[in-house]
Amino acid sequence: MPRTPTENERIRRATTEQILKTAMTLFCEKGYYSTSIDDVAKQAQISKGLLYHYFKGKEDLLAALVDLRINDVLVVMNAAVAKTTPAEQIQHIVEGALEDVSRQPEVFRFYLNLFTQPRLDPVVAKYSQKLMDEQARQFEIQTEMFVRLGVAEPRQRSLYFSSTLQGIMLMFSTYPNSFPLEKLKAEAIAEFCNHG
Amino acid sequence: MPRTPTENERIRRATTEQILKTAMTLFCEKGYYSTSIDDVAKQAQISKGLLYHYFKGKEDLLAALVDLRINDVLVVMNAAVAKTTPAEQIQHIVEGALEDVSRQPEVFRFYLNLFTQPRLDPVVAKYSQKLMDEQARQFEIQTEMFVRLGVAEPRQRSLYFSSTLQGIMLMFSTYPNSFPLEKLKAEAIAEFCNHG
Amino acid sequence: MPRTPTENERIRRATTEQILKTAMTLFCEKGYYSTSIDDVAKQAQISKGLLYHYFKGKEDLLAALVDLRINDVLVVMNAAVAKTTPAEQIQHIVEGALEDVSRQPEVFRFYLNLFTQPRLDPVVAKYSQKLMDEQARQFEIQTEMFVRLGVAEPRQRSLYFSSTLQGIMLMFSTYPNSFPLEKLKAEAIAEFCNHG
Amino acid sequence: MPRTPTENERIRRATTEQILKTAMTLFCEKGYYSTSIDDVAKQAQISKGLLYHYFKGKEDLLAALVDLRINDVLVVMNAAVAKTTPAEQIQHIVEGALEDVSRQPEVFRFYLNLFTQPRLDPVVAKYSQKLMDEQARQFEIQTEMFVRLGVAEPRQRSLYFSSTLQGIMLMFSTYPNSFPLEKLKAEAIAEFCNHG
DNA sequence: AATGAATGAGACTTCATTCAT
DNA sequence: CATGAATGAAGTCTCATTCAT
Repeated sequence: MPRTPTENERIRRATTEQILKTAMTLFCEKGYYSTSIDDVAKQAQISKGLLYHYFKGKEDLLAALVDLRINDVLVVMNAAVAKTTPAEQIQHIVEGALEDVSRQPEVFRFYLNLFTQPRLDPVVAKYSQKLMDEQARQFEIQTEMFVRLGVAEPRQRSLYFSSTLQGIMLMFSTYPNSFPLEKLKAEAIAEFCNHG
Repeated sequence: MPRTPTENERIRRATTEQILKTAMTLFCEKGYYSTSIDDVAKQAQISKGLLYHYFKGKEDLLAALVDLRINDVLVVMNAAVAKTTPAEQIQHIVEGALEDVSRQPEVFRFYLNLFTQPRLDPVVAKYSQKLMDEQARQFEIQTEMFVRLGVAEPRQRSLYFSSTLQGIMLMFSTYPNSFPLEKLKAEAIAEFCNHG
Repeated sequence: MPRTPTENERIRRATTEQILKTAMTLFCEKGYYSTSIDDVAKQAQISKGLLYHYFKGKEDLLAALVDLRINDVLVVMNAAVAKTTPAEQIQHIVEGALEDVSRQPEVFRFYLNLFTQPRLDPVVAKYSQKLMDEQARQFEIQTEMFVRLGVAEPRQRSLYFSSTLQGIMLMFSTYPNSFPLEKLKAEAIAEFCNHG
Repeated sequence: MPRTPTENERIRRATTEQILKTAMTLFCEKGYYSTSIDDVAKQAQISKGLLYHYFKGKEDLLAALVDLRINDVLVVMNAAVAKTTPAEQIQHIVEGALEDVSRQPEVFRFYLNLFTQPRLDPVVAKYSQKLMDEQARQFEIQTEMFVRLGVAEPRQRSLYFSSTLQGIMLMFSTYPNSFPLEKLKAEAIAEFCNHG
């Protein structure tokens, strides 16, 4: 007797999630190239065939993870936009981003690694590009906040802000054990969220 | 009559350099994993066998490049240390680092990519670690500069400085065409090189 | 619907056996080093990938064959031990061993070749050692038979017996066409199976 | 100023011998296939080019060693033939052969290994065959000794004798440390050198 | 006589992907 | 939905041999 459609749907969702979670873990641990499809299937406790039933291939796995990442970042940005004053908005960006990286430094590290992938890598480059494009899009929104904040050169200030924030995230994800994240967060907020 | 040792030495040097240069170019373009030994040999216009005559393997190629990189960074730091006032020292770090990245953004990007490699990648991790260790060593020297500068919390300030600098380099190497490097350099110098 | 476990087991067994049989044949014909994995796969009519699915590598193939060999020899020895009188036991060793070599002289020759492999061969030595260890173990059992037979110096006699038997096998496998195996078998039995 | 022809001749001889000695050592230690030309040249402290100046290739090295071996065995046989009674002749074969193997068990082991090489090994087989042919030739001479000794079936007896002798050598070279060579030598002489 | 840089064929192995069931 | 046997392209590396000097 066949399973009900609802039951099937539930199984599908659970399996997909299980695969993605495993892939994320392994990619973070060993990197995209050093993780084999076999590794993912074994760790996810499913057969290789089933993995290919859910994803077109290894690359498709990466694509799905990148989409998830883009969505995560988007959520932070949307919440920031919803704030009323530009100072609060920028503060929320800082806090959201740093909270994210502090929860899972290896995950951030993995996406940063993807982000810095050489431009011609035949497989990975397009996802790297996708991340960059999304970041560029969000940068425009962020610059608008600095405009509203009334700084002299908002675009340049926005860039400087992004650089500092990215730099903090980079360094924290590199030395997660000894990095005083809270203190630097305070320092960044103090520097960028006030004006006049 | 065999070639003279001097002549052999000359040949060895030239070939080694040719190989390393080619490897660097290809790794920057396509990434370590997507570049094959065959690619390197072909592009360097030598046989695969000769490449293995000079380097133990693909990994050894990477090791040699990492050593070169570490040396490059060291040169900047040593020049900075030679300056007399701490303000000049820090300024030299900013200028040296940014000059370096602006000359060859893809090279910096490649090393940053290596730097952010997952910790368990069976091949690449150890070179990633080597870069991190060297950076940590230099960080101590830099912190001493902030001590001499007389800032309140020198270690934290040094970290914040590194974060900003790394962030600028990261963003510039990501968007080399539109990034106003000179302006952000000025902004960073203004922020970190004065006190009182 | 996936294949049943039983069906898979059947397929695995058949393929494994096919591979081992082919490897044995080729190793006997051309030797371990002159037989390539490609040769084995082609002759076994499977892909190289499948071969690696079943065996970890070329060396693993050799290991499996050595284990089979050790088992074969063990069977003869166990049957010998089961006999009641020591004379019958020794006779059974002679007959078992010679029957084995006469059926497949090249196989015996191959194992003898392995057996005489230089001690430091980086790959083959360990299997050579394994064969030697097993032979030493069986030698002890055989010596016990000569003790029961009541000869003066049983250990020495057992060694002399082994030497003669091994020598006959060596020579037969070298000149299988002209060697009067039956007659020498009779001569050996006459010499070693009586006493008093 | 060029070297004198005599001087050159001396150098040539010394170098050739050095190469052969090194090759023999390495082949015995690691086997023919696991020894590279590079190994031989390095150990012999000459350049690869020079090695190829003296020998056509790796195979030629093996050929030279096999010729040396054949000559060694021939010397023993000729000395045996020079004895007056057949019993003395056979005794000399036993003593000569066992003295040889006891002096350099690994060398004997190496030739035995060559001797048992599969018939179709594309490189090694022809030298294996050469050794076998020479052994067959000498077997005829030895059989004549048993004829003169007056045994019933001289050819069969000669074969049985060879088997025993080869077997002792095989076992001794396998367990050189614990094998009571002298005692088995005595046992063999007692068995084969008397008749009447 | 002597060197060692250079070559290239071919070996072993991995792994993303497909397919029969 | 699910399995794992099977494929083959591509990668890393070794090594006998040649060649310019």
